[in-house]
Amino acid sequence: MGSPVSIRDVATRAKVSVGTVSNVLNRPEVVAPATRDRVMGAIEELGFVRNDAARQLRSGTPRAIGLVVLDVGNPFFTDVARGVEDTASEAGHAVILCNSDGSTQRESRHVELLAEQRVHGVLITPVDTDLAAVRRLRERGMSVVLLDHPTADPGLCAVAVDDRAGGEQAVTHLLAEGYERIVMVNGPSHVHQARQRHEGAVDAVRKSGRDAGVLEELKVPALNVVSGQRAAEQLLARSVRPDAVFCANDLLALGLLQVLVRAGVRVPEDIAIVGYDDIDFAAAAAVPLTSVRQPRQLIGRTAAELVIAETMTPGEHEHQHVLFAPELVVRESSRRVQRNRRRPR
Amino acid sequence: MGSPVSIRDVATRAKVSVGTVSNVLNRPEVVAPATRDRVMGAIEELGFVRNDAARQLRSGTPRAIGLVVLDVGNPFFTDVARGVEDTASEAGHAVILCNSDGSTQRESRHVELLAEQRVHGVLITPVDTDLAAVRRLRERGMSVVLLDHPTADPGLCAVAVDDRAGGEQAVTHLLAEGYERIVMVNGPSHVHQARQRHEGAVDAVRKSGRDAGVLEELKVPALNVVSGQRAAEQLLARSVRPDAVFCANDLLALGLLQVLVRAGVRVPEDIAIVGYDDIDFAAAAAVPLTSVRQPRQLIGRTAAELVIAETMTPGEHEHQHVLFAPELVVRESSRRVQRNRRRPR
DNA sequence: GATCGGGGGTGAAACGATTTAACGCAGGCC
DNA sequence: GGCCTGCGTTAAATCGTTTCACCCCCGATC
Repeated sequence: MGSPVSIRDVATRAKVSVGTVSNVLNRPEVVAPATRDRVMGAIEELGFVRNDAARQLRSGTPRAIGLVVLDVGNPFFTDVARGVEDTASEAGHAVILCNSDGSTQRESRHVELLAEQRVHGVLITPVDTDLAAVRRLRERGMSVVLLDHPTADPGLCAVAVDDRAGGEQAVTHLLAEGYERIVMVNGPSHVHQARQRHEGAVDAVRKSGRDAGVLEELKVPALNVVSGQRAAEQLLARSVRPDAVFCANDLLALGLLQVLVRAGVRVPEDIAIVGYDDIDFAAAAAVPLTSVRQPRQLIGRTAAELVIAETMTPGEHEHQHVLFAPELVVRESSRRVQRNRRRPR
Repeated sequence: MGSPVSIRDVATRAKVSVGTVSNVLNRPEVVAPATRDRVMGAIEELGFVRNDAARQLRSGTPRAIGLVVLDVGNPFFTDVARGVEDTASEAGHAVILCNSDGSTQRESRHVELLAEQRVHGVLITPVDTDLAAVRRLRERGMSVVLLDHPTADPGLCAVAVDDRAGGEQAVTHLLAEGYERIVMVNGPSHVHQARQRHEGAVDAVRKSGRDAGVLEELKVPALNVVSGQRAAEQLLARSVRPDAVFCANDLLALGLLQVLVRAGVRVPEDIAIVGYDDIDFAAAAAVPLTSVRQPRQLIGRTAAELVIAETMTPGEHEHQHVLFAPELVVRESSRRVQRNRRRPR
């Protein structure tokens, strides 16, 4: 039933030694065409499939890489995963997907599993900034690429996007459009992306020469739709509402947008909105959302390439910290439109 | 440094034989507490990690399952994947994620890879209805569970949702709410889900005793947001517009909703909308979307359980075809409301 | 004509775990 | 005392590849 046909069976069938079969598989050029064909024929007839476990055991070179993400449900990570999967599969590698769901416990279980699988390397968005999991991986001798997480550690690669620049772009844009009472709806500050984006926003205000008071930070517990909705309710309850809101990610922005629109607030006439991530749904919102785009798939591809390269040339590999630039995509949710007949400015 | 510490190193360190170390690892109860502690200590000190390749080679039982999906970007599959990952990781299995992206070529490459990895089993949403890839897998002796794909083949497990019932629920609901010019925006008929959902819709009309003319099918090339937007434009151009639209999935519905809302059409007063899948964004839309919910995560969990069970008890396993019932989630986009309801604009 | 060289193969030794038969030993039974 | 039993441990076989040292044969070279 199983696949009980081994390289040895192929060998006897083709009347050659196992070594020759192995050569046909791995270095076809060294074996005479006639025997090569004979072996290939035998492989075909017997339906032989290499056993990767045995291969890996002997050769020591694994053919899989691990990917540990914070939340498979988040379109951001999904797109990153797609990029990883693409290049890995081009290189003939399998991708082992792990979802830490923000839990260090799950994360460490997954890391353990990956270590046992002796994967080529691990791409990980760590749950904690202390990088305990990452350290464990490196102790076990596997190369690690940090995804979307900053580090000063020169001992590992990292691929991220300049969140500070993104925050700055977003707020600079809002200021340029003439908005002057900006609220940034932000995640908890232990999330480094949230911190960075806020710092960028503050930078933008400073560079514009305005008073720091034009920007206010409203913290919410999580970067999801529900938090966005809650934030909107809070803002609606205020006597003085902001004229623009910058959300730390698109999920927040979508939640916010929904509640505002349903409360009769006009976007962007009454309140402008800018999101972050530019997930596909941002463009499909009731009011197409201005957002800061991150090259998600590229992040994944780059990270996969790095980890594959590192294990191809061990020793001489130079760890890199790649930082992509975000790009502001302006859509209707933040365009200054005529309030009455003329542009207020 | 690699992880050059093997079970043998542990053995010498703990002054026992390798067999004993193996016993500590796999059947701790048969070894005397004293030696057990000694061995555990050695493992700890040396930082030993089992080599799964060697394990699998000898024992023949792999610790990974394969998951082949049509599109990692689609929230539907993402949620299924989460379910799979959850139960797999509980059972100590790794999940190898493969994205066929609707291409048979990619699919077969992935299948080949999974075969070489000797995975426990494969959960797959096949690209083609001819199931060539599936056949190849089974020839290689691995168990297969079809995800969201119907089959009469008693030789394999399948987990799906009753699409016909879902289509029927959606349209029955619309009819009950009093809508009488319904358009179903549907995908190409070679997509079996599209076909089934439409059949269900037709059933609903028939059972209600109405004229078949109350339901019209409008086909679009793909089940995505852009197609939904196109469909909306077509409907807007008509002299006689429908009073309700049933979309074959939520992506279509979101695209449609966006264009309608922006054209000043009131939802549901002028046109009601029902989607399918109940992805998280459905509830967060400008007008919360009525949708047919599929137990996505449960699908994943169930499929993973089946494939694990099958390889636990080979031979006596009974292949199952699990069919879940969808559930209509009614939200504002399809509720019959008084026309004079306050609607700020 | 002996030597060299090299293409084409062979065969056995790893790789690192699991598994199993065998073994030593202590105690209990006859 | 001989014998069986059970327990804890050991040593060796095994899984399917890859790799590497070596062999054989034949034509070219000096």
